[in-house]
Amino acid sequence: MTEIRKIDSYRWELPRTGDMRVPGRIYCNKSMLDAIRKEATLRQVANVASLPGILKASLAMPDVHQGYGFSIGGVAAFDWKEGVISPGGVGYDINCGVRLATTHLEEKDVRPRLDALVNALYQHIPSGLGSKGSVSLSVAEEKKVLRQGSRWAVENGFGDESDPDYTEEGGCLPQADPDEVSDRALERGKRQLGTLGSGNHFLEVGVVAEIYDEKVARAFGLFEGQVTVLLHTGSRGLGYQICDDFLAFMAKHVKTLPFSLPDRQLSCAMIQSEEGQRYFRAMACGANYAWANRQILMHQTREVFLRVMGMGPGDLGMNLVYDVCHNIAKKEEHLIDGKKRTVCVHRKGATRSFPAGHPDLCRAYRNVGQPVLVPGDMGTASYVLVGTETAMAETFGSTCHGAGRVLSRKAAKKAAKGRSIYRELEDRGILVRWTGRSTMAEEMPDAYKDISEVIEVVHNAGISRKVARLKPMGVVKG
DNA sequence: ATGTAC
Repeated sequence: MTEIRKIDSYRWELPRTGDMRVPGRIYCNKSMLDAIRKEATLRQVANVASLPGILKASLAMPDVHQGYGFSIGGVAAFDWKEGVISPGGVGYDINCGVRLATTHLEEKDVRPRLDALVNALYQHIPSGLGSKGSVSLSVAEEKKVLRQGSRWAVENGFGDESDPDYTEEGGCLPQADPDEVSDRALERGKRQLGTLGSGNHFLEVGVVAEIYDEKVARAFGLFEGQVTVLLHTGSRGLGYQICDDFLAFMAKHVKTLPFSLPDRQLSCAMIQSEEGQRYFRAMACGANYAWANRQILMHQTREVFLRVMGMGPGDLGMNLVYDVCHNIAKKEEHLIDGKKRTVCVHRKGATRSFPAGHPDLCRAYRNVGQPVLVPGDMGTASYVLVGTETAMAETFGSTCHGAGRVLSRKAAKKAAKGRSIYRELEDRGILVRWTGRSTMAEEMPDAYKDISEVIEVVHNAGISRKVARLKPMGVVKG
């Protein structure tokens, strides 16, 4: 691989070589770059830069690591008329994302009942591989979920009418067409609404540990010492199946196109083609399912809090701050060389970071900017950031999505041998309940990059700004 | 990430 050019302390350019149509750009510090250099990640950033219709640059966020075709932590925008859309650029977990709710509670209110609270959450929130939820759907009803997203959940009693306002895209991509979703995907989705899943997915009871921006924190409803709920999950087996179906479909289709791919995992279709539109409509179904899933899970979490804390909804005050997706392709308008263009932004392990004034933001945040939710590992911290103009100008309104792994699942298991990760976290005041046999080892804090280092990069580069840090108290894992 | 398979 060619040399990397330093732009400044947090920006690096991978110059255009070979088939690259645009350069690559990596947001990270020097030590992160040294780690990224050793992986296939840079090759993947370069490969994406060779795809037809890509605009400006193939981007990588500081939490970047190797993924299927496209790296995780990557952002790539394609011209809506001349560009491609790729399932690998979205990822298997379509609309994997994060939702944050605040409460009126403070740490001192919850700490004494934390054990009971975490037990009750674990009991009532289905988690783990293949878990089934309490919502059982007919295919006809499931298709309504796929069309309506969050709205279906709210109309069926799961949460408040205003919740979709505090959800990216209002919790629904209107292009969704259930006729593009296979019977097999529909079958898998019937019983998984209101389930957490496994791996890095979690439900976390946390507390606001530090505020960096008082004004924005106030607009988001955050104050120091406040108890919060953070939820990380996606579209479960349904989204996985949609991705799998379309990867196979596109692998065949791409052979008919007049360009060759540097990696077969980048299979794609022209956005304007029937094949491209079919994927977009199916992907939108996966996205809507994930929003309904998080909406239902938040409602179930609220019910558990009410019972365990013995209080009414007004006293608990569990309010949705925001819900962001970090695995998705979106049709958006962006200024490119001073001209407004319609583009298809692929964010795979990257979060939208829209600034104050953006028309897509709900009224409450229009003058502040979009809340950006970035979970760290289960033992350290998560961050609330706010979107910026710099993101809009440089990264198609995008920033990082998490800590990013440093140890593979296998390496993590090896490193955890002979240790009790549960006890180590308990000693730090964090109670964890989990389902999977290897979850604690695979998800231990040492398996991830230091989240604060990732946050420093995006804050200092200006593609999102620090608002608050949350620390975990109780965690339910899959 | 994912009913660790077609």
